[in-house]
Amino acid sequence: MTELAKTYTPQAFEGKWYQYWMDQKFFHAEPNSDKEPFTIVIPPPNVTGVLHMGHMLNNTIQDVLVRKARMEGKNACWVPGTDHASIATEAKVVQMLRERGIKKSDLSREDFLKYAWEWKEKYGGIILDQLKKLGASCDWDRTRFTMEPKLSEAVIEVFIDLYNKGLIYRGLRMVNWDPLGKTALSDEEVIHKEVQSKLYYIKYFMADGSGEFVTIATTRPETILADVAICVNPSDERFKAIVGKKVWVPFLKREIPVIADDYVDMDFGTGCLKVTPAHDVNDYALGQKYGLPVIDILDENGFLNADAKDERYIGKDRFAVRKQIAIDLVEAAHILKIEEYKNQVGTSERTGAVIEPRLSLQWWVDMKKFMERNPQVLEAVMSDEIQFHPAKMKNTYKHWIDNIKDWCISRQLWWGQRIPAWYNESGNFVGVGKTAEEALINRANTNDFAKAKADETTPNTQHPTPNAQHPTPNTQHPTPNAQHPSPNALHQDEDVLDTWFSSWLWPISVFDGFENPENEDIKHFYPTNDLVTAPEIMFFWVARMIMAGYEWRGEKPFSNVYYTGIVRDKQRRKMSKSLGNSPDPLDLIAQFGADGVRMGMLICSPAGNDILFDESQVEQGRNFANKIWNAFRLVKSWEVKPDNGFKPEIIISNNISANWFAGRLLQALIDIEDKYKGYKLSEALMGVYKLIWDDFCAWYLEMVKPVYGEPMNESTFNQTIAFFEELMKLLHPFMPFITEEIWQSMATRKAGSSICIEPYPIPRNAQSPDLSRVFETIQQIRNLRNSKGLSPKIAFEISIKANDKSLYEPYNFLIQKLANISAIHYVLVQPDGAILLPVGTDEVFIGLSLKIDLVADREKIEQEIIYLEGFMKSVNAKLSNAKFVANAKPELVEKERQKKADAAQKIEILRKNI
RNA sequence: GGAGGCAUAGCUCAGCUGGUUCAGAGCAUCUGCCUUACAAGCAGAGGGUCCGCGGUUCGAACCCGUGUGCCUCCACCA
Repeated sequence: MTELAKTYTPQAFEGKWYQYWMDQKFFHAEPNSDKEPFTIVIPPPNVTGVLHMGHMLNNTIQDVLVRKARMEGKNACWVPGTDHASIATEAKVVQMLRERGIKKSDLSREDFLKYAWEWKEKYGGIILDQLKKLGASCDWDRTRFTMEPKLSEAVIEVFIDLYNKGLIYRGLRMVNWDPLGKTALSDEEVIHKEVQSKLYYIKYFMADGSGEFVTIATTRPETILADVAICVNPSDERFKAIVGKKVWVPFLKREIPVIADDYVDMDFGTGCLKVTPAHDVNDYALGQKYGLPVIDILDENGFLNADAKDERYIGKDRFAVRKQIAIDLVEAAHILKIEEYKNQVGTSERTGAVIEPRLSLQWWVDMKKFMERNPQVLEAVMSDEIQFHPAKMKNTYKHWIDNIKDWCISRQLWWGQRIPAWYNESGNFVGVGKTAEEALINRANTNDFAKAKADETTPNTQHPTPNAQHPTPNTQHPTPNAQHPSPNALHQDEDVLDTWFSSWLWPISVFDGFENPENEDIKHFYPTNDLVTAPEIMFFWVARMIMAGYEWRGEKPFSNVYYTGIVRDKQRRKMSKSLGNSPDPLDLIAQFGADGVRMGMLICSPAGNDILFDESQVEQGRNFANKIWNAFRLVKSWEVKPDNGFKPEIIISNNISANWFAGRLLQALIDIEDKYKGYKLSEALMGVYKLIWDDFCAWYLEMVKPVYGEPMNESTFNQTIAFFEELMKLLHPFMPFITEEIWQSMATRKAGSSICIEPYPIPRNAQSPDLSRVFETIQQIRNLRNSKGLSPKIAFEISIKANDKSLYEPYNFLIQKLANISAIHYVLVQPDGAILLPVGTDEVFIGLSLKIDLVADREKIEQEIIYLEGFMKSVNAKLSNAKFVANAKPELVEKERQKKADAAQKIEILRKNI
């Protein structure tokens, strides 16, 4: 037998076994199987991403679920892949180009995309290799990319389909504009942050030259150059006189009207609002309502354009102008005062830039209509057809669905799926189609509804507001050209689609469910089983996948959604690159082993709770691996001989120990399965941890361990190996590497075998002896040794006075072995001068004359008596309460009576002891 | 501004439909041990007004109300 290292060295095994698993194709699944499918699609990480702690947690959980399912004999399929992440990736490419001295604006679309693909080929997919280090059992043959040709085709088809169904429209609307990314964003991509800013009180002088003025409070003085009106509340007495009159915009001397509308809050600021339709969502609504002009003074970069009219500011950044104009206003005596003010500003999720509300023509999905077609999207979640873990997430989901808004899906970027809309030479919309030809044909064939929708709107036509939340639905398409142009004269929309417009198809598109809706893969693997993701993308992704599932498959995309928490550091700060508080996952793996890291991440991360990561947890994981390793070393070291060479007592004793452990194993299996069912993975892992460390190592192995130098009998050895094997299988989903290594070396295995595909342990009947009194006796004796400074090496005799001897006598060998007792006597009265240890309502006597701190002992016992007497009192109170006896369940009353009797007996024992 | 959630040991969390599992676990702490598998270990111990205050009930960590403190999500008050 080869010597095993004293400590477990993960580096020696992890690479080897991962390679083996790959070679043997254990992770690959085909639909031609009688096995029940079990599918997970990975939340595709950004193609340019690098593994961070969040990924580690998320993918460890997925791997646990998949590995367990695989061992349960299911056709387990975990589909990996990456997301093209249009904004994030484009931003990175732009930055890379800038470093090389190339400006994006100097490149053609084609050239830029060439660079982007180059970048993707070079850095894309690093993260997938990193996942392998973690042990992720993905079906790598199925790796997909959201921008690969087939998936892009699906996206385009879906766009066309939605357009034909009348669910997509193009509209001039206020959008969230990211001046850094130079693109529109959906509401979900905007993060509101509280910032400290200033509230400027600015004087607007009456245009009649009277010298009178009104004061307006604003946080954005630069937008006064885009003002088109002043608005007050109609019932505000202070301003009644000026409604209908005109004021001058500071500096510009442009005359603008004073209007009145209920929207204005009389109590806020000065009760007087400046109206800037081009740069504020509410102002835009007001502008629409009162037919005000729109003056847009900002360009796509957030710089002031010529429409600002004031030379001092044109061509300058909005924030620079804000500072400058404030100074200029003060100088011109236009400022009454400036106050510190806290308010919320929207920022871009990707670039961090402050969002600018901007009027622009974008493509939208009509979500209200979409939801009307697919009511199951909400119903399925509320009825637990799709289960959320934790369930409290259902509230958040419902709230979003109930207040759903149209989805802005066009992005002014190049990296992504180009919108399949076509325009004629004068820029007028012609139609939608994969090609110009198709767009023309499609236009002719477009169903009546879509055609009507496309035709009904001409610029500047207003429609009644169907919903107060959508002040400006103003759906419009430029009037299509009456005569059909030739395809050559058409040009395609310059914009691409929102990344999430491809991600929402992921569970379907990875199985080519759009290209070929009846193919074997999708029929077998869809709907998928579990989705593991972060709560912050519930709206971006989870909700929309559910929508897509019902719209195109008529079926839910998954049955369970497990929301992970955010990984934070000990101070509860979110782990992030910028804070530098996130350890490099690969370093951690190198240091503690993948198994240790997996265990460290999972041991304290209940679903939906943030996990406070600390390296000590990973250390705990490593220690656990080491513990298992050493248990294995022990078992391996035994010299095994046939049973007939042993005394029968030894065989009998060992059988008792084995039976006891079998019972513990049974109970643990049931408990652990229960935890899995509730997706309480941390608790399931804890169950395995305690079963292995406490029950198996600390108790069972010590029970059967031969004295040093003695051999082990064969049947017990085999039984122990069988237990060990069960434990390894139980642990395998959590710690795949060490379990494989040990499983492979604990017995001779067939070529091509693996614990990965071994059957997951199922509960088996076991008759387990009740050793609770025996264990308590052992613990009491150990405790005594500890407190009295008695070496464990000194053996002594004990006497037991028990109500029921059968709870002790058959197990004498255990007490002797584990507490180092030389002999056990059963007595009816207390031996003279013996020390008493209470064990339940029984008494254990130690016949040693020891130097004992009598006072301290006595105090302790007296305290215990006081406690028990108090306890008796409360039990008595219960029992003498007629209402309790009448109302409580009879077995409960009986229990109370038993408790009373036990307590009385214990008190008696303790009294005697004093 | 709206909605939701949380508060139990030093830390992270269990605690199902109210009753004994005299409120549990892991980690951390403390005390003894280098006992031939493991010091990344062994044996043991201590540690809690279940956030405050009311109420319902025979009985409350659990149900209701209220206060306080934290967190998350949503949101266009200049």
